[in-house]
Amino acid sequence: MSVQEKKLKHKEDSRSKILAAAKKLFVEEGIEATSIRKIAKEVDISPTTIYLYYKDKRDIVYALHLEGCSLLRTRMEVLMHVDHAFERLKAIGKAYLSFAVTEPGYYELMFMMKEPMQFLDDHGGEDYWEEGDRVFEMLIATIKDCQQEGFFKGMDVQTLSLQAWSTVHGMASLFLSGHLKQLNNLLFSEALEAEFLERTFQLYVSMLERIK
Amino acid sequence: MSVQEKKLKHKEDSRSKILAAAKKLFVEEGIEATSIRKIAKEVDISPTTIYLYYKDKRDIVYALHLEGCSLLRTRMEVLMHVDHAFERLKAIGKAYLSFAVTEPGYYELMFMMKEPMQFLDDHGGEDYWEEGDRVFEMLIATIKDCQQEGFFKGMDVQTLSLQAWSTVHGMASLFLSGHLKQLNNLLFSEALEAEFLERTFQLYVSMLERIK
DNA sequence: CAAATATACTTAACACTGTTAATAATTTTA
DNA sequence: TAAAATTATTAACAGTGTTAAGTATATTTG
Repeated sequence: MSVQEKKLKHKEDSRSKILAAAKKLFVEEGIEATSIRKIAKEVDISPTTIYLYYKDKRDIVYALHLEGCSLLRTRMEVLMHVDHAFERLKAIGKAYLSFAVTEPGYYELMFMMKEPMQFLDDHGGEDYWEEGDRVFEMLIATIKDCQQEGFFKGMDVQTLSLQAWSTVHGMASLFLSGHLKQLNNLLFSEALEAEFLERTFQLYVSMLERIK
Repeated sequence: MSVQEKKLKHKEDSRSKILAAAKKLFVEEGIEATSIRKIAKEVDISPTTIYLYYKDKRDIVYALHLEGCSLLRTRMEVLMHVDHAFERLKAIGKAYLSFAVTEPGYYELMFMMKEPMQFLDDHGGEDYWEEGDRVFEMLIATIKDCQQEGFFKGMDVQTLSLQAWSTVHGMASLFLSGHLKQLNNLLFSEALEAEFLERTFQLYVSMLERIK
């Protein structure tokens, strides 16, 4: 291994150490409570050292968001082998919601915060959200396949994909933001609250089935 | 007017002055960029004076969120006079999305931030989200009426209401958070981006119509 | 091998943030 | 008018993201 390669490796090492510490704090203490100084303390370096590896805090958030995207993507890619397209669509929806519940930190970072998208907007400008796009692409492909199976006849694929994403994202984000818990009209107990996503999703699926 | 009433009035005056300044800054400079000190400067008082009228920053956010709720509610209440239930349901959906677009500051405060719900959680505990509930109640009532008209037969009203809310909230929040703009797969121009909400909403409506 | 250079890191500092305690000014009550 | 209560302020604390300047450490060059 050449010296330059070693340096690069060291740099990547430091970057991932910082990222790992950031993720740990994000999960343990929440996204707001995580500061550059706390991350630095976790890695046992000076706060300013972080700026040698990440441009600013948003850069860290963005990097973490990318990690989340690729995690979600790998979970989805497994499902692409499901034969029946509509079954695959259901599986994707379930996996998406399950991701939101099991990885709330990642989900907030990826889909509920403005920062990563703003970072993309400022940094570069003509860049687009590649990681997000790749996941969305799988949804589009699956819905196209569903049309081959006779579902969603004559409907616009992009619009339908967007609508499906909106629905599950709406469920996930209202759940994670704590809005559902506060609704007296729903007043579900702890147990019911966990079931809500399932019930609402099932209703949506049954609606989709009817428009074969 | 008794002296005590005067005092109360003065207190309410100060509260609303602070709130007005907070709202102005929220709209003009964004939610993150608004600090207690800036609000104080806007009202021309000392920063600490604010703490005589609001417990903390979250209290201000919560108060502002309540203002937004009642604005949305009055917009909705007008629509309650629409005769046909399904037409009313469509009108509610449109009004909701229009609210998100025309009042993004309020929308973020009300439905995308965790703070107001957390404030409700901590403060009191057995309190519930009354203002949100009142708006949601209108949706529930309308969907019930739709069932009278023959729509959504045998479907659970609460689940369906939640699903409808999730859908429009998903659309609105993905739009406002800037996620849609970054999707290469959608690559809509400025003009198309404005149309997206409309198109996706129409598709959802047409889906609902099919399950009469 | 020694000097020069580049790399990695740290300390000190700036301009902010939300918030509290102590203090001053004002107004109301007795 | 004196006492009490209300209203507002200043000073300060502990924290934030971030930058500039300085210091070791390693690497390259003469």
